[in-house]
Amino acid sequence: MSSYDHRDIERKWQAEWEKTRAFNVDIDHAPRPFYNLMMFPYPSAEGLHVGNVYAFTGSDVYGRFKLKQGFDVFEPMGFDAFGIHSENFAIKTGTHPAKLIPANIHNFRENQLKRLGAIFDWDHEVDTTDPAYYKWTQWLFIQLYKAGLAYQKDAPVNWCPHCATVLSDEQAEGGVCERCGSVVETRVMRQWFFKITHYAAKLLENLETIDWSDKTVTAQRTWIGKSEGANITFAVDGHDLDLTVYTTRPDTLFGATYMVIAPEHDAVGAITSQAQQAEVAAYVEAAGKKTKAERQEDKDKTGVFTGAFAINPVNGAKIPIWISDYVLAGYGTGAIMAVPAHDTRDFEFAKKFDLPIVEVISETGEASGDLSEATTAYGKLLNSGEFSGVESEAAKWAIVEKLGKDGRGEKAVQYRLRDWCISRQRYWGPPIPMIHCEKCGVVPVPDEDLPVLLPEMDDITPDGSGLSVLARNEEFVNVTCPVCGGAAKRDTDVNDNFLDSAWYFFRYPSVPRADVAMDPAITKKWLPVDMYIGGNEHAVLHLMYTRFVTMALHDIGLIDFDEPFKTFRAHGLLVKDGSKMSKSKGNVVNPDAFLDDYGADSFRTYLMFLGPYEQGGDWRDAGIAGIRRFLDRVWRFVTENDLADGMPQDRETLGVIHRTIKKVTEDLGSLSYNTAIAATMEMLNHLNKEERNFKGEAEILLHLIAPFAPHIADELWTQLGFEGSAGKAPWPAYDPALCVSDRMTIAVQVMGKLRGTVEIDADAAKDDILAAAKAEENVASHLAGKSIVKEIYVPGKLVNFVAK
RNA sequence: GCGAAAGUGGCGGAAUUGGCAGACGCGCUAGACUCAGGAUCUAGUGGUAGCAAUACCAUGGGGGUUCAAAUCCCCCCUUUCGCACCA
Repeated sequence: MSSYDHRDIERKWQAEWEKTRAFNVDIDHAPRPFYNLMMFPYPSAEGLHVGNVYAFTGSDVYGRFKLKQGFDVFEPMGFDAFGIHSENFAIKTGTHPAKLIPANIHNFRENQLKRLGAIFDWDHEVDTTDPAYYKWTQWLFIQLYKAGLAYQKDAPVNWCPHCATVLSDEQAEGGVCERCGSVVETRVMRQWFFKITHYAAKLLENLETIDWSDKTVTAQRTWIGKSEGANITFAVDGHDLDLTVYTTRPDTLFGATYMVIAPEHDAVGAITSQAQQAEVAAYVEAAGKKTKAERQEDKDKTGVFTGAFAINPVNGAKIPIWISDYVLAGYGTGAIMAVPAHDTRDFEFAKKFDLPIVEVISETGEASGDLSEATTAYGKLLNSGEFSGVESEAAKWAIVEKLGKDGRGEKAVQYRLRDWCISRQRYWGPPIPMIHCEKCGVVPVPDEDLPVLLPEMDDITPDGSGLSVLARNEEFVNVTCPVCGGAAKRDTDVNDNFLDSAWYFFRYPSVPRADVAMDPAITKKWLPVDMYIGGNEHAVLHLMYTRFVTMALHDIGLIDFDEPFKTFRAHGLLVKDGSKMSKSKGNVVNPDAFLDDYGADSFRTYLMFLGPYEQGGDWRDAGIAGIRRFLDRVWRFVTENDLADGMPQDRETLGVIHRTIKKVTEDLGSLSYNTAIAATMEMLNHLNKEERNFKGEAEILLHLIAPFAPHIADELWTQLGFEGSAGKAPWPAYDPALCVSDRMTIAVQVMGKLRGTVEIDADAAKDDILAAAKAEENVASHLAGKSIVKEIYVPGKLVNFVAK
């Protein structure tokens, strides 16, 4: 019998599956649709990263499991090929992305993805750079625009000087460009935004009902950042002007000793006194130049007095209005009431500028007199007029209610989430399908003119002017207005790469339909996605955007659901020898080498064996040999074994087999792949100790390994004489009656310490078990000379004697 | 700074309605088969003591609850990951 040659076998079965279209689904007629989605890759020049393989394999194992359970599994694959990353790489190497990307995609698909043994349905491949795809990305933009969810505004935005483009808040977390790591600057620019904040409440509420990984839900909840408080309106002394602040602590209103507005606040010009003008202007200018990171790093509070005073609506107190960049323009009203006694930031500021600090909350309602630091805890009010002595929680809303009578206060809800800045001043993306006409204003490109093709340009290097590369192409820019027919100009920005990927899963099932983005019947049949698996690094980027787009499409009336993914699971991070893989450390695992040397089956199985899939794993090169040995043992079990027909009759072996089926079934359902593989190994170890083996045992073994090691499973399946494919044969059922052993081992403790075990029939009576336990030699010696005070029996598990 | 998760042999990791700690695998040790072994097979492998039976110790550290704690509670330490002036 020949030995296990993974090269021949894998080549053979991949060709066979492709030829017989084994894993292509009938999109229109599949009776039990199951949409199994994984995050599509960016086709880099370096090729598929082992992290991609880890992610895809975990998803594919799940898809294969569902397939064996009788579902029509649709598992598409595609390429997220637009974006700054490709473009920066192209500029660096001097190869145009239009040349580079198709070559990369070809390499990914033909040389790498097709070797993984996944059940990809290539009939539905998506490439975001294909005009046939981005036509619909542009169409989607226009739908959002028509629904009032896309708008332009001048706003302080994140500008990455290295990438020479603006970024969304999500791509500039921590003040650093997500792509290149540069510190981003704040620039005020006119940009397109998507009104994701329109769905803030729904994005948050739905988190309660969707089945997503906890850590992803938590990340989204934090990012949305709901807070409940009140808007309180202060009059400005000597001006016919009000300033509204947002606060979560109206109970501290009597302690407001000054007010702060952001440097970008609209009222800055109007309220600044003559005497303060120069100082204020200088401060505002300096604040504008600071990068986001600088603002955050500067622990020291800075600020200037405007010369104006506000009137506290609750007690008429006149308090100074300051400007400081510790108040953010983009959150709340861009203005705060400062309560230094009960807010740490206000406290710091008050100390620095010697502003008064008034205690209005204490534990008892009596003045504590300790003003050495801010106390943010709730308590009882003091120095608060009619509210003195009232508990914070009650006082909060009582004060707001009182203010409400004068129109000076109302409850308010704020979200941290900001609108999604969608424009990019770059080349490699779908042009924003808008036309600017002097007469007609902003006009969307008519559907029949889509796609707006990305023009071919030799020089695609951004010039940092704040204008996109496309602005240099006059032929592209100049256009006739679709409304009035006059001269007009195209929008020269391209859309954020995250828009391309925010709807790709809608497109997959409807590919290759050219007349619609998504066919209504097909979409109804296949969506929402049943299972989505991907990295948690996209928790607040991609996954938030997809939910927004889905909600928008729902409200536009194109779909009847408002959440894109029924289930989402975040896989863990794959590390190597305990530390993150990175090019600079030179510890990146190259998938190709392991596919060559050990085969896809060993590679897949090993990746899934490293640790709990949702927590990640620690790759070490030596470990894969152990998995290879396991598959070698499977091979020999089937090919070098005189297998008898049928199943064993031995009750113990049947118990092992059925318990293993049960364990693996449950583990695959919960993505506990590492323990599923371990259980299968245990079963094989047991079978190898038996004198005689059976064909039925081999059959079950192949079922259990098939999701992980599909090629060898199909090969041995065929060699055993079974028809068809192990990958598609129905998943084995287990008999619960056989999962229960007819003998049990009871641990016997004396005073909580293990002194022995007894083996006894599973249906033995408690008294018999206790008697047997006492009779056990070592137990008896520990009980000698003592009297038993208490006997504890945990059925099926353990006996504990408490003795004196 | 705030929040969350985690800390178990030489290593990756099992075990969580409290009930035999260390499954499975790597590595290591010994033996078998071999011209050879970085192949394969068999046996062993948490620590200390002992020829052994066995005993004691052991799940980051310290307390506690319990007949019984990796698991529950309190305090501390460490690591990782989020968020980071959001009023």
